[in-house]
Amino acid sequence: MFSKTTEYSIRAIIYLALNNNSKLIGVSEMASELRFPEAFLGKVLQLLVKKQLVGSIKGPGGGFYLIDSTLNLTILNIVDSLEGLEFLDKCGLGLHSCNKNNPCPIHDEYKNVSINVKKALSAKSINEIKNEIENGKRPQSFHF
Amino acid sequence: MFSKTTEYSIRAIIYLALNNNSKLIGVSEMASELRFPEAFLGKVLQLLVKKQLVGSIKGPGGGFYLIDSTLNLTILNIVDSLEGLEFLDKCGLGLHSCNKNNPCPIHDEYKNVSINVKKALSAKSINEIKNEIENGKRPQSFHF
DNA sequence: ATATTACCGGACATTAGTGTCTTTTATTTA
DNA sequence: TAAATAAAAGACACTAATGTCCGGTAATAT
Ligand code: FES
Ligand code: FES
Repeated sequence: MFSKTTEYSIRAIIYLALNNNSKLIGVSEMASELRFPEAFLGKVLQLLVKKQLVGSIKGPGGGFYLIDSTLNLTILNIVDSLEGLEFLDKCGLGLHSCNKNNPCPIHDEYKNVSINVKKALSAKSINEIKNEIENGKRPQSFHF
Repeated sequence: MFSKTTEYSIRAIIYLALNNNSKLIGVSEMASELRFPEAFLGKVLQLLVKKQLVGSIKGPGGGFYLIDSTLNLTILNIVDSLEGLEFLDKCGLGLHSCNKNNPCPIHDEYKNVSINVKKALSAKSINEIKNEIENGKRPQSFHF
């Protein structure tokens, strides 16, 4: 569904949300916890810093932390920030444009797909996800 | 949603279904009608012949035609034949496996997405799609 | 028979995404 | 101030998908 960059981003942000207790998290720690390739995760985190979703501090004891406002975002917001939401309005069969005046054979049914994706990705904020995990409603180990 | 190979395949099959009146269709005709890169469409059609979804005849006046039984297939069947249906059971956040014992944060809502995709792709057979277009319920021009 | 047509098959080119490596920069600690 | 640490930045490598090209093969038509 998503590119590796977006996928790693979402899961890294959730990881940071779960470990937001004053201490910073380094790339190597995150990479080994999440089983992501370390150097690539480094690049991804750089991007998240540039997008202001995550903060970073250099030097000894440095690392990454979650920007407070990111806790209020949904996964949909994060995807939007990273690769945009155009994919939600694309035709399921790859036509140049998806619109009801020129509907492809699956247009009618496909609308529900887009709507459901949007719903699934915007149902909860990062903070709500964090709480679900901390309250044991969802396993901590979801990141493997 | 799909690879170009699968996308071109589906639309080529529908094109052949609409032009199944005894005369064969050449790659160049299809490519210019559907606005696909000709050489690549050639490769795709080769694959469809190998998968027995389409037939071909060489030489002057030769070209491609739809195998009768393909008319009874749904788009889901075609996708299955080309790239398999594993993508329907993948975790929306890219976890190694999607199952309810280790549900990721969007697992519950994401199930509906898979179900709807499956529904959208299996709602009609190629023959029913052909009829919809021929009866004007759906524009002929959907293939652009 | 021979030339023409059109699909087949294999090799090659291009691109975007993924992933790696090395150097630089900022910060802390000794 | 010097050494150590960790992120930033840029260059490079690998891969799979997409796309192109060309010689080979089968069928037709003259
Ligand atoms: S035109 Fe294809 S999904 Fe709308
Ligand atoms: S575990 Fe992620 S969608 Fe099921």
